[in-house]
Amino acid sequence: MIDATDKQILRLIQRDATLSLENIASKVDVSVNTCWRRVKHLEETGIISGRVAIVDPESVGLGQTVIVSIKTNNHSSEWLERFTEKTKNIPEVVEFYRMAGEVDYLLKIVVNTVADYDRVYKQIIADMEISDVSATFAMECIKNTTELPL
Amino acid sequence: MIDATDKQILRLIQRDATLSLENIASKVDVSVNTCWRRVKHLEETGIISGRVAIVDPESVGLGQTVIVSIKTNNHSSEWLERFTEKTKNIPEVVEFYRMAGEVDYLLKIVVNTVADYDRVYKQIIADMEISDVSATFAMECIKNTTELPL
DNA sequence: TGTGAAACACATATCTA
DNA sequence: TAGATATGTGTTTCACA
Repeated sequence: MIDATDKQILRLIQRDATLSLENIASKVDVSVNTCWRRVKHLEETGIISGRVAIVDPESVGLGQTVIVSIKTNNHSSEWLERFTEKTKNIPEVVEFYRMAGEVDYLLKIVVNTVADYDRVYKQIIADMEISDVSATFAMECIKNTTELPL
Repeated sequence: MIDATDKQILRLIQRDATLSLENIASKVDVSVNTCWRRVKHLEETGIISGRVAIVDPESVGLGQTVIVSIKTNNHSSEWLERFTEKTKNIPEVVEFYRMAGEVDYLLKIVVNTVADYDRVYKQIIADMEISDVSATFAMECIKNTTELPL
């Protein structure tokens, strides 16, 4: 369903989406036309889910990354639905996972200052039964990439 | 240094980088030329750090996200240098932070299976003094975006 | 800052193996 | 069915006013 050539194409454009079709085509050794068809197919099937510009967080005053672990004692589907809907719509929450093990949910939040985090924290816990929230602050971002290991 | 119009432009292209300059220009109400110059400036100054295609992890067999907490008892600069260099070059490690508090480092790893994670784990701990590694597996990804709250 | 023209890249039709 | 060739169209880039 996705062959070696497709993988090569993905590897290239997930690193740099400004590459022209001509350029990609020559690198993966197919015709421009074929390359275009393959890229189009990858887009239509959702394997390529979008093309975006990456903004440097520091430059726009969002240099503070906070990792938040959440435990709940309410495991009803009503609670879950309400919690996930509310939380994923907070723009500062950029990643949000339901976890196995001790912690029920894990969030990654980007803000400018600890005070800004506090505002987001209050938004998250408002009207929700949450048994434990623990935040840890990133001191340094060593790596943060959208490039998948293909 | 970065005004409201720049922010609007960033907001648009960090969501969808396929928008044409004409389209963006009309939305933020400046001329195509001005818009082009602003985008160029944002790129040159590194505020836009790149343009990438986002690949759907599930589609390429990388549906398992693992969050790894690492504690060390060796806080020498030699150790730190060696550890960060080695770890950030592992392609499965897509995020890597130095943290404040209990945990020293936090990694986000994308793999296909738990067995694949084990291989990455072995790579990370090889030849390194690490006092504690604890992995938690994501059951469900509820949100994962590159869009910053601007 | 705006205009316009050249360069470039994209999308598609048509043809071939 | 997949790839190659050819071409009209749209977009970007940049010089100049």
